[in-house]
Amino acid sequence: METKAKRILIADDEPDILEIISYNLGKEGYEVYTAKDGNEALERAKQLNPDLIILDIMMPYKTGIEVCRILRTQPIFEQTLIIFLTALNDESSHIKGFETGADDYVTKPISPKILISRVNALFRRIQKEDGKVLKIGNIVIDPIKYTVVVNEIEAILAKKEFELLFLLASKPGRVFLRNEILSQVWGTSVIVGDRTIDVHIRKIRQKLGIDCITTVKGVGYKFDI
Amino acid sequence: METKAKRILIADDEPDILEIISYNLGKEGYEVYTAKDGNEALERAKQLNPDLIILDIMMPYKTGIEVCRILRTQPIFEQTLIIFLTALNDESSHIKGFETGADDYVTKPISPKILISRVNALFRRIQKEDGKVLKIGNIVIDPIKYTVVVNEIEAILAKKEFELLFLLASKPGRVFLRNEILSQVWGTSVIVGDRTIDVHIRKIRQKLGIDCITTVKGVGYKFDI
DNA sequence: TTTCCATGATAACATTATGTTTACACAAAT
DNA sequence: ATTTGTGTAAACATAATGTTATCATGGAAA
Repeated sequence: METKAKRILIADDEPDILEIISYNLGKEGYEVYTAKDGNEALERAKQLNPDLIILDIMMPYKTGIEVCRILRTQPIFEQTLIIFLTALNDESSHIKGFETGADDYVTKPISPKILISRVNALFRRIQKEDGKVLKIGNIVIDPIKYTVVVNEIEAILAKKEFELLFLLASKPGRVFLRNEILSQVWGTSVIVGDRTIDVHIRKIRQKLGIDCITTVKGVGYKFDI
Repeated sequence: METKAKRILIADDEPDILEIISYNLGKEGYEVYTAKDGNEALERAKQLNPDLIILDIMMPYKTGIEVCRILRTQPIFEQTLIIFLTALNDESSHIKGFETGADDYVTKPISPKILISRVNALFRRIQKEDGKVLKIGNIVIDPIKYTVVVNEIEAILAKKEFELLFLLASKPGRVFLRNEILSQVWGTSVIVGDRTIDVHIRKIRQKLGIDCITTVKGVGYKFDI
């Protein structure tokens, strides 16, 4: 369960800024790509499908706000993080930016330290699902130690069982379709029989001893207290 | 489709700022509460369990950063949104803030417009998931959790029942012809008898316990409170 | 009032989805 | 090399759901 390096696309028409930001974010372990205007930003975004896009607002061909608006209409970019770079005191831009669906903005002149903090903070929020211990009711699921504790008693789950439980528990109450479960736990390229999920569910229920997984017939399974 | 008002706690030692922010966020439809120092912020946070906490960094007794750090150690506040208010150009505070787990910060002097934008942006990000929940009167229909809650009591519907109810409830008051219902819920290729819809309607009425589906004789059914 | 018709109600029936068990291949641990 | 644990498949059992047939009911039109 390792985290892949996050991919960041930066679009700005000033080569200096591109270089400074690239350098600093690269040093932080991010995979950094650049674009020098609005059109290129769109192109590269589609190619790369980055985790975060940093857009200067004032760019040739298309402004950052236009780029953002176009991206947000596409489902693939609905969740993509977007940060705007904007001149200080340009309040109307800030507001337009947020309305367009930006996640944050950073004012120029840019301080690398602040930018990095912001970027990290955004990712931290998104990533909360990975890497963090889940506590639901009297169940504690620790994806790092790979343990499940129910009422102070540790249950030992096999890998697939754990992954399945973790998936369900990551969004308690939410129903996961069998397809979703397959693609998240087994991956898209693997083909397994229909009963496989059930069998794992059964084993989890058995090992945990309590009934925390609800069947929604014809739909899927959900984790519930 | 009303969402419950989000609860915001603001902590700052300057009464003027409290008032300005309270007024503006209140106007936006948020439920606003205030605290005038770090200790009070902690107390009120525990009482209120707000959706968002806005913390001034410089406060008597405990700084915003300390408050944030304390809150973040508690599971209940793990997901709570936190915004820091900070003096302009105090870079080190920004950084500490994000490291402590802040979700955003806003620099003083505060522009109400910007603050509101930020607040809205944060909530937008969080809410993306519950966006599809239908709330009509005292009925909550959640297609993600696949639950129907009537007067705080959960009714368990089967798949077809749920889909049928969801269809009707998606446009309360509008009459759906039997044909429409068939094609939306059963699909165009399936052929079922005439009584099938009635039977499902009946089951829904029975399970929900209240009469929220009206028959329009000779036409179809509609969802009504 | 009577007739007609759409729908309500019920139970029997058909169909699926899931639960359960066993067996087996394979990997990991001893 | 042997044992143990894990993941998958197959076969079957069970329970939940969906559908139909049938009859009852109640309101509107004649």
